[in-house]
Amino acid sequence: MKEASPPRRKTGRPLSFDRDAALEKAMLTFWESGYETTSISDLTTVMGVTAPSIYAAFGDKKRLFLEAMRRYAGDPDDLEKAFALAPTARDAVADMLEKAARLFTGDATPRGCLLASAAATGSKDAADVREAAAQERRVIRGIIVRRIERDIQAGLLPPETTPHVLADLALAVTQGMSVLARDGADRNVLLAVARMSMASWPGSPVESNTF
Amino acid sequence: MKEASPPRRKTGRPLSFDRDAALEKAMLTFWESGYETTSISDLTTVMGVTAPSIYAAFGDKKRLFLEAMRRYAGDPDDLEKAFALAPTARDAVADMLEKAARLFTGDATPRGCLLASAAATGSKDAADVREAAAQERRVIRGIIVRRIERDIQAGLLPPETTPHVLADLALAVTQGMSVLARDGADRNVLLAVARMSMASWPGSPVESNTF
DNA sequence: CCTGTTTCATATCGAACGCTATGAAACATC
DNA sequence: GATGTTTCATAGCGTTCGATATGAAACAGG
Repeated sequence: MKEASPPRRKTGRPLSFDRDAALEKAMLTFWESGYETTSISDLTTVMGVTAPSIYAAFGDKKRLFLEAMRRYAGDPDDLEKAFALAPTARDAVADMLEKAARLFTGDATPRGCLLASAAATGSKDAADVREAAAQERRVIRGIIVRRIERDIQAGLLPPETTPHVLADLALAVTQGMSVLARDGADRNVLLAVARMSMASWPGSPVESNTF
Repeated sequence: MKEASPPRRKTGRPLSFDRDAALEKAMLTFWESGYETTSISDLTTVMGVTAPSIYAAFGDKKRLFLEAMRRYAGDPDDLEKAFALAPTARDAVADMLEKAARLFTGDATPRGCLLASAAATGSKDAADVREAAAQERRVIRGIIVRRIERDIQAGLLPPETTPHVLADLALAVTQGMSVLARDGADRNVLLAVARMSMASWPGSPVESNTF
């Protein structure tokens, strides 16, 4: 069983394209144009690979998208670690929002969030794709909630803090920033929105709170 | 020129379907399934009208969607009036967010926001449809900004208040709540998120601000 | 009733969709 | 160099897409 991990090809004609690079191109196209509204023809163009080769390498359009989406979202363990290493839950979320604001307005990538826009709606046939995107969000939400609970336990946040609401707010602001980015809002706008939304956290210095 | 307003038909076979009811059905379908991912075939089914009749009554798919979107968004003047009549900008926005939270989780309508999800992405061919949705958001944003500026002038909000940021945050939370709603979040979750997001406004009673 | 006008149901149109059958081409192994 | 395996490029599968041509049907006015 020790040779199971590397599925090495020993025989046959070698692949003529970089699978990873092709997946990256597909991911960017889904990001820009959405799942159902990106055609196989679009993908063959940007990936530089013919349709039969795409199907041989990735299965079908649905599996290609799911793989592209996982590539976009990254490893949840990395986010979990980043949240664990942050000084506080608040720092972790603030950092997440700032990174999202920058990602959604990057010059080298489509605007907005792939998770938010690529499968926002669609036919019944694509319901499982939307569910997969929802699941990605649930994972992120869980990471945020647990980190907040940890800070409550540690006395860094007041006991009456509601982890779910703060996590859902962070998620809503993130996905909402995606819409703003796609509408053309520039990076500073998103950064300001992200920062402003953190003022909802308990213990925030609301400058004019005494007004 | 006084007979120009009612484009009354005097002759010809009368329409065999209720144009307004058919438009309502189309709106609900676009709301549920999106612009490009709703087919004419889907529309003929839910509207109970054959394709040629749809084209005769609404033009083409794009114009039908735009008309459905305007029906969904409502008259901007109504929102403007509601904002003008509200005691404060804060009350107006809080009310808008609460109404959105309820609308996005209504039992008789699809979940989420038509503006947020029906044209989140798509082909280049539908770029003008996305732009039309963006324009609707810009109008709402303008109404919010002006109402906030009025409160600043009146001394109800501190001079250092940034109207754009608060308006963009309200917009982001609204569109973000749409994603949460489509993911299955129930109404109380959205209401809590809406309320929590208002804590970013200056002068908010952050209960644990002194913690 | 006849004429003019508009909408009706039926039957498609060409194009694009996701996907695949087919046989030649490019490798490792023997 | 012959064989086995895998990928290659070409061509096209059946279906669905948005949109329409066509002629009968249903009304108003004369």
